[in-house]
Amino acid sequence: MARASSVKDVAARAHVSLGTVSNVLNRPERVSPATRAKVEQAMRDLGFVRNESARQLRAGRSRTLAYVLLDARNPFFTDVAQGAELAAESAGLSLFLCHSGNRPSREADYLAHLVEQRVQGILVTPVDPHAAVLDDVRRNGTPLVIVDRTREDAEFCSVAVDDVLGGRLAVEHLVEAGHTRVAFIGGPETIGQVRDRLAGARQAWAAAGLPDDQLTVIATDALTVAEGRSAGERVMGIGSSRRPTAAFCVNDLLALGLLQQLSTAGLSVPRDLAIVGYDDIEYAAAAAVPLTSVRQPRQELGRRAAELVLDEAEDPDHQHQQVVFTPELVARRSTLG
Amino acid sequence: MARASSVKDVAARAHVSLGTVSNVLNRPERVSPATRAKVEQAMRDLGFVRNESARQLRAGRSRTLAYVLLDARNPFFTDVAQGAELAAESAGLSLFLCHSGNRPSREADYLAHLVEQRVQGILVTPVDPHAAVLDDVRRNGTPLVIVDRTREDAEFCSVAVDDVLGGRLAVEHLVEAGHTRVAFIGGPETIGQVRDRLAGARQAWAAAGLPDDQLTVIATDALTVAEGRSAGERVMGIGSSRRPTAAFCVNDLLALGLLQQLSTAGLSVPRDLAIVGYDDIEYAAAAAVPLTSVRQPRQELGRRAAELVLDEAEDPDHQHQQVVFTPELVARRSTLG
DNA sequence: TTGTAAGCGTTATCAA
DNA sequence: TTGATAACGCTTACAA
Repeated sequence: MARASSVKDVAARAHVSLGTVSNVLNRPERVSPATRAKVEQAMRDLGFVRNESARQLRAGRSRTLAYVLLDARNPFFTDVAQGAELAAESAGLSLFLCHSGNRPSREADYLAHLVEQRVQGILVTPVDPHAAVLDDVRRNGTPLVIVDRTREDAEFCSVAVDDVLGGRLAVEHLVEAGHTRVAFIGGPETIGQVRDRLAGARQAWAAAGLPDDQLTVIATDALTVAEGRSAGERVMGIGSSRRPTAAFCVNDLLALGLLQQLSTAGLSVPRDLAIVGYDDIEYAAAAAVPLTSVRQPRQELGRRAAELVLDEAEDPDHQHQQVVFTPELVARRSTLG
Repeated sequence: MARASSVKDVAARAHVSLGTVSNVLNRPERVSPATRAKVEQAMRDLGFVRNESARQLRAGRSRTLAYVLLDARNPFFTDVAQGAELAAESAGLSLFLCHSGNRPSREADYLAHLVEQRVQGILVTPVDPHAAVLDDVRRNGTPLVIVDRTREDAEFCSVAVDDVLGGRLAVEHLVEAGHTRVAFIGGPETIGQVRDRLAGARQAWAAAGLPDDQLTVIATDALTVAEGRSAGERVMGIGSSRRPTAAFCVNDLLALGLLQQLSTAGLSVPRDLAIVGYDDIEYAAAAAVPLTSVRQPRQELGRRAAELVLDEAEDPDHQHQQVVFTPELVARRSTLG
C-alpha cells in the first residue's frame, strides 16, 4: 500500500497551493467555486484522508474521549459507557473504550497511552481510586473524572452513586417484608462499594432494632456469578434454625449465581430465601425469578462524567465536583413471593 | 493548565540539545550516563510526556488497533474483544473499543475517525458487511478485518464461525432427544447469521426425515431478551396439539427471555419446552435452568482477527484469508431434563 | 558523545 | 481569492 496522500499531493494534482487545499477543508467559503471543485476532484482522485495526527499536533488537542473501565462484560459499565457516548457525540467527539480487566498494569498502560495521545479527557473506573497513576494523569494535564468510585480528597471530579443509601434501601425492604435473619453477601471489602453497601445495610438493621448477629456477612472473593454460586452453598450449609430467610447481594451477578445454586438444590425463591441484588442489570429482570435489585442511574452517570471532563478541558475556572446520584429499589418476584 | 512540556523544554532545562533528549528516549545507550541522568531529572521535573501525535506523524503509523463492535452489552462481542486484546498486547499495541450500537452512522463515524488517526488496523463487526464504508477504509489503506461476518468477495480478511454447522448441531441434538415438533426462534432474516443457522436447522431437519411444517419459524425483530419473552408468548399461543416441544433460539439472549416467559407462565423447562440457545454466554450457564447452547470460540476469533490485521499491516505480500471456526454444542439441563 | 537541521501533514498568518 | 511560510513536537541522518 502506497503512502497515503497529503494536502501537498492534492495541491499538486489540482495545480493550486497547499494553503488553498487547506482552505477548502476548513473555510470553503473563502475559495472560489471553480477552484474548490478542482480541489475536491483531486481529493477524490487521490482518496485523500486528513491525517488526524498532524491536525492534532497543530491544534494541540485531540477529538476523543476515553473511558477506561474495569470489566466490559459487566453490563453496568457498558451502560455507563453508553451514557458517556451520548454526551461525547453531542460534543462532536469520539469515545474510545479501554478495558482494564481489573488489572492495574493494563490500566496504567492505557492511561499512559491516552495521556501521550493527548486525548481531551479520560473517564476511569479505577482498580484502586487512590493509585498514583491517577495523580500522574492529573499532573500531566489531562482532565480525568473518576466514575463510580470516590476519593476523599477533592483532586478530581467524580461521579458516583450513594452506596450507603443503596444498602439501606435493600435491607429496609427486607425488614419491611418481615425478615429478621438476613445474609449480606459480597466482598472483598477492599472494594469501597462493598464496604458502603454493608454500612448501609447495618444502618437499616440497627434502625429496625434487630440484633447484630442476625445479619450474617458471607464474604466472597469477587463479584461474579461463580462466587454467587459458592455463596449459595455456604448459605445452605447454615443450620436451618439459624439460616437466613433473605440475602442481600452486593451485585446482581452474585445474586444470579445464588439464585442458580438454590434452584439447582431444589429450593424456591423467595419462599426459601428472598434475594435482593444490586445494579439492576438487564439479566436481573430477565432471570427465571426476576430479581429485586437496587438500580443506579447508569447512563446518567456516564453522561454526567463526560460533561464534567469536558468542562475541565474547556473552562479555565473549572472547579472539581463530587456528584453523587441516588439509587432506587426495584421490587420484583425474588422478594415478593 | 499550562501547555505540556516538550522535548525542547526538557533540553533547555537539562542544558543539552534537543537531539540528546530524543536519544535518551529512543537510544539511551548512546548517551553518557551523566547526561542521561541530567535529562531524566529534567523530564521528571517538568512532568514530560511524549506527544504521541508528533511521534506518529513522524513515524507515519500509530500504535493502536481498534475494534468496532455492534453491541458492547452482548458478552459475545466483549469476549471477542478480549481475545483481540491479548493479541494486541503481545504486539505491544493498545486496543480501543468503539461501540456502534448497531447504527450505521456511528459505525461510519468511528471508521472515518480511525482512518484519519491512521490506526494500524481495524477489526469490525459491521452492521452490514456489504456497506460501502468498509470499501472506503480499504481504499484509504487501513488494514481491516471483518469479524463474525463474511463477504462473498475476497476483498477483506474475515474470521467467522460456521453458522450453518451450528444450526445443524442444535437441531440434531433436539432430534436425537426425540423432538419432532421444533420452533426456530430468531430474526430478522437480514442478519446473515440468522439465515445460516436456519439453513443448518433445516438441513438437520430434512436429514432426519421430518416434515417441513413441523419446524416452525417464529420471527423476531431483534436478538434481545425482550424479544425472547415475546416469542415465548407466541409459542404458548400455539394450540397444544401443534405446539413445539423444543425451541432453538438464534442466540442466548432470546433463549433467556424465552426461559423467563415460560417460567413466569408456570411452565417447566425442559419438560414443557426444551431450549437450545446459541453463543454460550456466561449467563447461559448461570440461568436458573442452565441453557444448552452452541459455543463459538470467541476469544480465538478475536485473537485471530487481530493477528490477521497485523499481518496485513506488516507483510507486503499479505493474502486475504477467510478463516472459519467450528462451533460446538454444550448440552445442559435445558434439554436434558 | 553531542549538536544541528530537515521533515512528517496540518493549520493559520500574512502578503500578493 | 490565492500563495508562501512558519509552527506544532518528534525522530533521525549527518556533522562536529
